[in-house]
Amino acid sequence: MGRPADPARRERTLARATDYVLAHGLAGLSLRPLAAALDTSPRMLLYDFGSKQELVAAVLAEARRRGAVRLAEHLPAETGSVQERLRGIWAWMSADDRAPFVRLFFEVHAEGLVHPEAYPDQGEAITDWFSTLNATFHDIATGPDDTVTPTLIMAVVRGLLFDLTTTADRHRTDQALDRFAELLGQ
Amino acid sequence: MGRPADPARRERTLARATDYVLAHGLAGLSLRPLAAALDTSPRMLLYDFGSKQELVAAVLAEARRRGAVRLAEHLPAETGSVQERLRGIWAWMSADDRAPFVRLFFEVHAEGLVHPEAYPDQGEAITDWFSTLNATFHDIATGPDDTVTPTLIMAVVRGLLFDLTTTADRHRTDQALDRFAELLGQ
DNA sequence: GAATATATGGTACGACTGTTTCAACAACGA
DNA sequence: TCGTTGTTGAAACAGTCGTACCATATATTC
Repeated sequence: MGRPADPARRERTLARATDYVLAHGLAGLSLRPLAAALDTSPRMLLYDFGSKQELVAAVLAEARRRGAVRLAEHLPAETGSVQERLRGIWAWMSADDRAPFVRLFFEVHAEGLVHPEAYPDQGEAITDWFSTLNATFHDIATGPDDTVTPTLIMAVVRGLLFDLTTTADRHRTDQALDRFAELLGQ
Repeated sequence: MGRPADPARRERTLARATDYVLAHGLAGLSLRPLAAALDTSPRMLLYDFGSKQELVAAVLAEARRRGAVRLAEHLPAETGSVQERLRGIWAWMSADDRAPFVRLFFEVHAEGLVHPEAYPDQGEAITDWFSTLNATFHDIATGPDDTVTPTLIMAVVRGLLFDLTTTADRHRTDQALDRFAELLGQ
């Protein structure tokens, strides 16, 4: 008996908190401004999530979930030559509307370098790509368990994303990816 | 007249503060713990540097200076095939004793993504490599002003550094660089 | 109505932050 | 010794932080 619980509230808050973090970043995140932007209170944030740490963990999980959904919507459509597939992945990952995800991704990585113990499953963000990329580029992989090809491809993509987010030089980074695509397609 | 100034004190403090930041990172930097570790006081840090922001700027400049010195000591010795030169650069940048620099580098990049206005000259950290790398890899560059080849090479290095600092998988990242070196050397 | 469980608002605590203020001390030239 | 300039300590200021505490409001069953 008693008043029924409202789990939807936590979900709504989580969704809006994820929007907020994607827009404002992780580093300076603070409960009071966050609560104000979400039309709630620090009191309720802690009531729903227990602590700031757990809230951040929930937000990062939600952000990963959203990214995975977008990836699933995109990657299966990839066909054509190695160059076309590679350009497709780059176009998708470097698209302007993915910039908040990319920024959060780099932010979490940097934070994990300083506090490795707080982000124990960060290696998965790297290795999760192996199977997907191996399927997409099976024709140039050395075998079904090839990890080197996906490692190199993602290194190029991440390295160029690093460059692009710093210099905003779209033309030069696009050209560099084309050069790599040529090399990879023999 | 009066007591003579002691500019050496600021230099000593700057050197030790740079050590501290390289060891502990930029994100959680705070004057009181820093001062305690440096056997000085927040009062003196502000006396010497004016504000925390200026202190951080001085520390980052000093860290860049140290990195440039090490680079100058290393790169001129690069000869041999494209593969050998590329492996040399990778070996140098991914060496364990450079990890603090790499970490700080990623940290500053992430911070710059959230507060672009506070790090106005960050693009130079990317473009500064062009002339040096063009000299080192002149035989595969498309011309004296080729920016695409250095962009791709540094993207691979940074992307693999990203991977290596996250997964600590030295073998796989080394192999990926070798694969790239093969592709680049025809 | 009472009882009960969830949901909130308000407030304050203790610990931190960068910075300022005030006072004192130290080393020099005159 | 005195004035002057550089150096330094102690303390306080004004703010923010995550969080805990206490009361109250709300929605439900009995």
